[in-house]
Amino acid sequence: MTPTPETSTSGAREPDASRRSDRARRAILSATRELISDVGYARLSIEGIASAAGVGKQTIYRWWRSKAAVVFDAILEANSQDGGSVALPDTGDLESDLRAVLRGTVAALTEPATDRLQRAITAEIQTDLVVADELVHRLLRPQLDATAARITAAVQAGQAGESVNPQLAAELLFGPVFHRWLLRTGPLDDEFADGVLAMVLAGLWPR
Amino acid sequence: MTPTPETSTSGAREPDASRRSDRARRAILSATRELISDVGYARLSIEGIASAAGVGKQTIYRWWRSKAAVVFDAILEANSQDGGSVALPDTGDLESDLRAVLRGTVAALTEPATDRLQRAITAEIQTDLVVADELVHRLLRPQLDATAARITAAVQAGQAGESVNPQLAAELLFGPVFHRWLLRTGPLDDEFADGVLAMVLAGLWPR
Amino acid sequence: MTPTPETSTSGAREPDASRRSDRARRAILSATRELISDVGYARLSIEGIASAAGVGKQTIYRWWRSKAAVVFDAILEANSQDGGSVALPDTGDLESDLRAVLRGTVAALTEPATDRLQRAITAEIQTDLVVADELVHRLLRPQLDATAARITAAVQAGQAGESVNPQLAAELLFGPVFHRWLLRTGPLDDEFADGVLAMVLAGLWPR
Amino acid sequence: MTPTPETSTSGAREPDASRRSDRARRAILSATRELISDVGYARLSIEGIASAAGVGKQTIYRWWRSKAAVVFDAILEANSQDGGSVALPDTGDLESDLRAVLRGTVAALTEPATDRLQRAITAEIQTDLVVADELVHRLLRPQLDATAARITAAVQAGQAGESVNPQLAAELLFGPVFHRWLLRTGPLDDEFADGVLAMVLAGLWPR
DNA sequence: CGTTAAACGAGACGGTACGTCAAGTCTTTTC
DNA sequence: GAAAAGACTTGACGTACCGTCTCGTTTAACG
Repeated sequence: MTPTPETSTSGAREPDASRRSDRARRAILSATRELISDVGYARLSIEGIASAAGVGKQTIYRWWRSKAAVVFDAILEANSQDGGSVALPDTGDLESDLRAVLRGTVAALTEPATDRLQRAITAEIQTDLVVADELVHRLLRPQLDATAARITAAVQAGQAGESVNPQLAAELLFGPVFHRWLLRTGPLDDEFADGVLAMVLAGLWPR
Repeated sequence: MTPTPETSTSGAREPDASRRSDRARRAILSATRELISDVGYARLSIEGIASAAGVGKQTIYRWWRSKAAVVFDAILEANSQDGGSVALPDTGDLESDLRAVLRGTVAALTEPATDRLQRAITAEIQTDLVVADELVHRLLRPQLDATAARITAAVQAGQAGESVNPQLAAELLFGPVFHRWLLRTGPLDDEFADGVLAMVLAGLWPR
Repeated sequence: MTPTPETSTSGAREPDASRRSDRARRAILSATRELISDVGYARLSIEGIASAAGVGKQTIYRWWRSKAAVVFDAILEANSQDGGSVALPDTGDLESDLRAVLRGTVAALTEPATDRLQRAITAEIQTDLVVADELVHRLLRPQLDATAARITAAVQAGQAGESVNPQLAAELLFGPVFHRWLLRTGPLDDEFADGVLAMVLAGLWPR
Repeated sequence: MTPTPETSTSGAREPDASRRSDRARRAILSATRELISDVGYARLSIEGIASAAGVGKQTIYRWWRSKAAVVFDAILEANSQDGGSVALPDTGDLESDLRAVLRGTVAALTEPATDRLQRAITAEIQTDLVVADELVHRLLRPQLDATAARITAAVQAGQAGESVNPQLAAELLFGPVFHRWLLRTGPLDDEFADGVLAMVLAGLWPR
């Protein structure tokens, strides 16, 4: 999100990142998180962030392209505080490993603060393709890839059919959870996660 | 969406639906569809709709609670023009029936106009729970239910395991497609749809 | 204000006065008086009058050209309830007769309800020349003429110089009172009225 | 009209006058004058002023409380361009000095542009007491005081009776002129002004 | 005295303007 | 030279009324 000189292709002058005030950066991101929890994303405004962070509006516009970009960085920072690693454990038991990730995802999405942030960013990337791309590459793909990697390991261990497409399987796991969460078509709980997992695992041994 | 007097429980005065101008209603919905295609949802404004439809703003506010509600009705009307039925065909061949729906969904989401409308409404229901509810009950649930019904029929015909949860299976079909479409994690095409279908069908016969 | 068929020169259909609902007319005028006292003229609306009077908007528009016209009729009706006569008494003592009128005017303008109505109509006739004309001929001129007539009588009785212009004298009496009232340049009380009167009377005997 | 920080007693944030754009201020006031002449006060709108002045509405609302306040400042500025001084000349001849002011007033009120502006502000101060006060203290009182001062000088020069109330006399001069102008009860011309003056002068020597 | 046309209440309609909020840009002052 | 402060233009918000236009429903003159 933070523009780095080497990737800049526009003619516009880039701010000098070395002079950037870390105090301001942190104040902005944490004010953003706080405000999103308080008033929700729809009523979140750049002006509100600036005044809550004790920062000039220009300072925000100088370093981020859009409200979505700020929110995205706010999320990223929150995630990386939790560790930030995406690698799945490999206990040797595929089912329990996958159950852990899936239940973890359900837990995260169920937690109000995360719920709000994720919904906010999900809504926003419908409009802002730059942030959308960032999100996919920095958060979604790594997660899917990690899951696919675990499944690949299982295939190699002979715990799944060789014709299985691990990437596809990963999407079959997360897709339904995401669908139910975002569209609220039903209760999102461990039972549902386990149901999805069971059915996907059944599909890993093709007839 | 359209308020019906008999269901009104609030103290607020409801407009008299019997006096409603159909000319205005149609102009608003079709202007909405047009504008969303032209400028996208983010830059869609009530004011814009009103002026494009040759209608007073109040006429929109009189009949819809929010921009999202207008867009939702615009979608509904567009859908119902296409037939509006959600029942799946039952040719006896579960796989080809499901393939038809899934490929149809992919085709619809791939078509630019539908894509925009659906993204718009998806983003908006993150904020507007009333419309969210409406959407679930009027569009999503029926579609999932129809698919589940087809699967139930297959179970009864002995084409799938008896322990299968048809609702869950339906979500396993649509979830990944929706996930890939909304988050753009990969190409959305028939090949993907077929891959999802194959894996889900494999899961319909539990080990 | 009320259109009479014989003066109608326009091609537009005139409403049939003989069918006019007196109930509605009275409700409108009294609602108007009430509302003007409550919310003032600026926030008085035709819609407000209609709903307070339990009357359709069209019924107002059918019989009056403008908000000002309604207010004017409301004032007229209020005035005529008080007697409506404008003739001054002639006790033979010019000074005390004039003092009575002038103090009466001060008293009326000081009374809150009258104050509001008069200010309202005064403000409105700056814009609405038709009502302005009506006001002058139905209220102001009669009052000035009556006063001038009393002064003329005094001249004939040898109580004032023959070269005196009675009309002008009348305006010298009311002008300053009106000026002070409307512009609030100072306290409006009997002392002021008496001061004006004294100076004007002094002028009635030219040097 | 222009808020000065040191007089601010309200809790509301005052804009920082030192940052005020003079360009915008002038554009607003001159657009206001132009529009009032063109379309009259009744059809003058803040929105119209803003667009004619090439200014955001907010910039008007930031510096003025109401349409009347803008109009008032527009008048003030126009007046001060003409010199702005209110002191009367003292040629030693009271009658000719007063005739000059009174005829000047008549001339101003007869001039269409001034007529409109004055009627506008007169109508508006019936509603807006803050502007009313401002008008009285900044325009009306100074004018009356200046006239009264000239009369006081005449008294001291032995040209008028000692018991004369100069303030009252000033109101006797302007009151009738204002009355006739505002209510249009008769022609407003030099003849009328001279008549008023003659009668008032006659009253300056009490019987 | 029943018919019937008009006035009536209600209120939806296309509009204009309101006063507010926030967006993103620009300028000035401070650190 | 970045940052704070905040005024600027722009544009949309949701609301209030305008004056016009149907709707059914009284109601009162006349045939």
